[in-house]
Amino acid sequence: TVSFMQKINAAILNKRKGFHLCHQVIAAMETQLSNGPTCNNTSNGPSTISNNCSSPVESGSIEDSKTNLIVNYLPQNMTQEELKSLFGSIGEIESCKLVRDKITGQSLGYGFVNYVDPKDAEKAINTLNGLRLQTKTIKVSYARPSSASIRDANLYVSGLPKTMTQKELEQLFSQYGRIITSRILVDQVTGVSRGVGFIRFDRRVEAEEAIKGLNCQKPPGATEPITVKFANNPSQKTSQALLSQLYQSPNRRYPGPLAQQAQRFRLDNLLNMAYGVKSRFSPMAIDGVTSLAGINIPGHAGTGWCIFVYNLAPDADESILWQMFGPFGAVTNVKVIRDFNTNKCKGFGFVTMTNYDEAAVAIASLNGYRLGDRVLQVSFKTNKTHKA
DNA sequence: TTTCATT
Repeated sequence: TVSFMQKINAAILNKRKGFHLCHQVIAAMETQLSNGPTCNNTSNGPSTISNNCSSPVESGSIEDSKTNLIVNYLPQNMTQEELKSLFGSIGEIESCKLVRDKITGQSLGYGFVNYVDPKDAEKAINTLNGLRLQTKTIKVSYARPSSASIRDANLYVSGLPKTMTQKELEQLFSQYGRIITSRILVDQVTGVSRGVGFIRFDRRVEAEEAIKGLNCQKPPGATEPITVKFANNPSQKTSQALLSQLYQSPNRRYPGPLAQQAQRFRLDNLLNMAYGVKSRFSPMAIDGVTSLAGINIPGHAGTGWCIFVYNLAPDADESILWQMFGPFGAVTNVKVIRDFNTNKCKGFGFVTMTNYDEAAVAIASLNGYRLGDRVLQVSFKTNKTHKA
């Protein structure tokens, strides 16, 4: 099934649809804020259910780092700085690395965050695992020690009985080693298994043994044998897609009326020269023109769109701002303003978002939102330094 | 029929 956030992002991209899906954003958010981030994926941390009891290697051994985290399922456009900003809101970070394709430089959708204090690492797992950012639900877990032996341990499994559950799939494969992730692909409409799945083992040798033991074998009770092989590497697909894009006719990349595109392009260039604005524009294009005559653009701070959030509770923290605004689009930074002495929130904070469209939807949706017993006021930050 | 991109 299509998630709420996928619908929302589709709405954001399709400007003709306006803001009528905002209530769905709120509905999705209500669930998240009331339940807190939840994500019960098979973990590579100590909580995995898939350990082989007879395995000589205990999970969560003493040499495992208690400060280094792996973060998976990050939005494609999220930068290392944004990753640092998000996880830095929990505690002091020793180092932070977004993994990128060596050739294209594109994010591979995961990264590592190493905290100074193990308690902050634990807190990050508890508060940020399962956080929704744009169309993604991020996964936060302890990183395994870096090693060549854990690479290329991902298996593609096909021909599975349609009735087989993820748990049964794990049971079948767990005899060969420690499972890091498992998934069964389902039909988007019916939700029925497509008979295809993935198993990521802790180590490549375990994956090799599973291929030897299970490829072309019938699972218990099955009528047909399954196929087990190493999965394709997704980064290869990205490179191929990028290469094929180079050969596409340029005008195929820009749907819609040509005149409209050209006009927007000119406006973008003007704004880019004046303010370093890079993103796609729609309603603000008009304001952008007037701003060239010296009129302030509300909320625009050079690196993104700054949003003012008022009426936060004294115990509000950065994570609540990430949870509220993250689903609407690219958030580069959040800040809760605190009293210097008490360290309590002074009732307001700021959120920076990269794209105007996404910021506008977030504001339209969250202004007037009831958080606990308070009604929030959300707007573009205004420049009040020049008041008479 | 290759995922919600695990060094």
